[in-house]
Amino acid sequence: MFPQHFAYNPHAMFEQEKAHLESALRAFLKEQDVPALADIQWSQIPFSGEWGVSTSFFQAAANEARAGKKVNVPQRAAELAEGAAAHLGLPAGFSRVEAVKGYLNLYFAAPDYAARVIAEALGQGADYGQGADSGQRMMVEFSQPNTHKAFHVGHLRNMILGAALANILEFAGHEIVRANYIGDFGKDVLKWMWNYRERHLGEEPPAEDVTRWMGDLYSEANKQLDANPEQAEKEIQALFAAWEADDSDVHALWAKTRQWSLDGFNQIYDVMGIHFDRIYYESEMEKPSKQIVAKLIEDGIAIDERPDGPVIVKLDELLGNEQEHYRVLVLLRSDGSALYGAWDLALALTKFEEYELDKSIYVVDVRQSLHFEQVFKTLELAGYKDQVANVFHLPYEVVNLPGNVVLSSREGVVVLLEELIREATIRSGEIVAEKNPELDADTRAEVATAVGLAAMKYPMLARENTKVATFDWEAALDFNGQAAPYIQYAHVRANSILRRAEADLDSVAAPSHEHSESEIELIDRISQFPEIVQRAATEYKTLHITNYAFELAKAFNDFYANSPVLQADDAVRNFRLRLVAAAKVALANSLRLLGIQAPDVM
RNA sequence: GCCCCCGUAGCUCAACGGAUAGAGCGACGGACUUCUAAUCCGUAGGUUGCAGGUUCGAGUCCUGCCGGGGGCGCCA
Repeated sequence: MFPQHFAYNPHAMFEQEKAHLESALRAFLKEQDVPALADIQWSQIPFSGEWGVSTSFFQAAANEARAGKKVNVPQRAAELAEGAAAHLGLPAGFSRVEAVKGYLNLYFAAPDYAARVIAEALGQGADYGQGADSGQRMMVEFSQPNTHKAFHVGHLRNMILGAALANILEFAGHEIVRANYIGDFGKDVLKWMWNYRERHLGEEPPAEDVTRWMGDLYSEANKQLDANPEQAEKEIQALFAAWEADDSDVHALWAKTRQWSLDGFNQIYDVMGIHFDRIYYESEMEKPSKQIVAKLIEDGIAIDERPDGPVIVKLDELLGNEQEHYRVLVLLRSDGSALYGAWDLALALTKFEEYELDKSIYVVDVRQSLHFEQVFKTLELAGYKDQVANVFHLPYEVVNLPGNVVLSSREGVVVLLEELIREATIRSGEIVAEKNPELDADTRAEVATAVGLAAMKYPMLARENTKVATFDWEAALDFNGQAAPYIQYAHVRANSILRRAEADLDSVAAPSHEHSESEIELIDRISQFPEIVQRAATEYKTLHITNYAFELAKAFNDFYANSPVLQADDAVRNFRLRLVAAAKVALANSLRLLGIQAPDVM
């Protein structure tokens, strides 16, 4: 059995040698009278084909230069690398050492290393790549749909991103609470109810596409309101008053229509394979938020201008900023009703009270950056410093339509999620039927769903959060190239080999052949997975996993084309079968983190 | 007016401050009697928006411009 640290370290073998190497390097530098380095950085060697690690001597040479010695840094670095290579000789566990342009490259003794990476991946299976328990509890809040509105592709990015991020953080070693915060109340909801009472009373939503119907009525409400604003505003105001007065008819209508939306959301979450541990509702925040605001007024943080004005927090003024930055946060309307800034104060604190969180992450689009800065700063001023130190707004850019057209629930300019899911599934179904006509109808349908959803999800995750995404049908339904089906296909191929081989993967034969370039590349990729998981978790970037999964699939497809498995001699065949199984593990695990299924056939 | 983000190949995007800036799509040319060709191999394509600066070293950090997007008192 391998020592415990083996489970978490992609370069376990290197880890064993690292201490020895570093002290040897330090001794060499000291001998050369070069100022000591704070730490020695190790990195990958580009242009692989051989497998190893690398460190450079630019820093050491630069330190010399800073210390007053007259040196040409690149030249001196090359000199030091040469010297270090000579000094080290050939350390145990390595097959070759070279000095190139200031870099010292150490190549692993491949067979040994390969066998250990594969053994680790196979031994850990679904847990391969998992990080050690951090002891930290984090909440990831995402999705935040609004009832009485459409669910469109703009909401998709948030949903997919949040779900994948939660998976990644969990796998990296944190305890995760998946939270949703549903907008089930506010002026928009009243607007919807007003329109429904005027024009649709007694109607029920259709069995399918519930959120489309809800969205259509919302869009209609806005049009009606614009047509006769004065009259409409008055009536909506009256509706609000009735609500405030606990009018039972109004409350009943709200509860019933709200549920229609919630049912619709759940249908979508089911299809997308997304679940939540805790669902918060805006309607629950009204009362607690007012208590907090009262306290803020009492403490002189908020200013109460009612009834002539709202309740506000003049942040820049409180902070003594000469230049405006935080501006003004409005908490209550002049009629005393709470705005979402007030709700967010309550919600932020509720989360910590309920779960004793070490970290509270908000996956919310970038347009609300100032809002969260205001909310968090207000909490800080109110004395909730511990909580504020651990909240984090993860902003991501919006999804637009081609020509920079903004998706708008209000205008009804949307590409509906239900529609996208349906189109993607139909499209992938056609391709499955064409590529693999032997599949029975049930399997074909399953595969079509798995592939269609995957193709939708991948582009949302494979992009810097800070970059605007443009949705167009052609790109969304293009399953070729760097896309999820490519990765799923690699998984299918691996599975196919293993199915035919019916091999006993436990019998470990000593590798007896010179590894091919494609084998090394594949093993290298497999070994990187745990490291990539940690990086993605630390940086909150799903992008690292999507890129990794694609590179891994590419390495596998290259291996597949160049290295026959089933026809190879026994020893090679046995080694390659284990390698294929290890690759399948890494592919399946990385797809799982992304919320993408890994089918066995397609 | 103030603040934030983006600008890399024709298009969509990558690139812990490090070696020759890489993929996919599109274009062109090859590879299926062989584990599923949803694949693989090759060719073409770049003043990383512009100008300075920091650094041994800048697509990456800093400053200023240009272009695009977004936010900024009673929507969420």
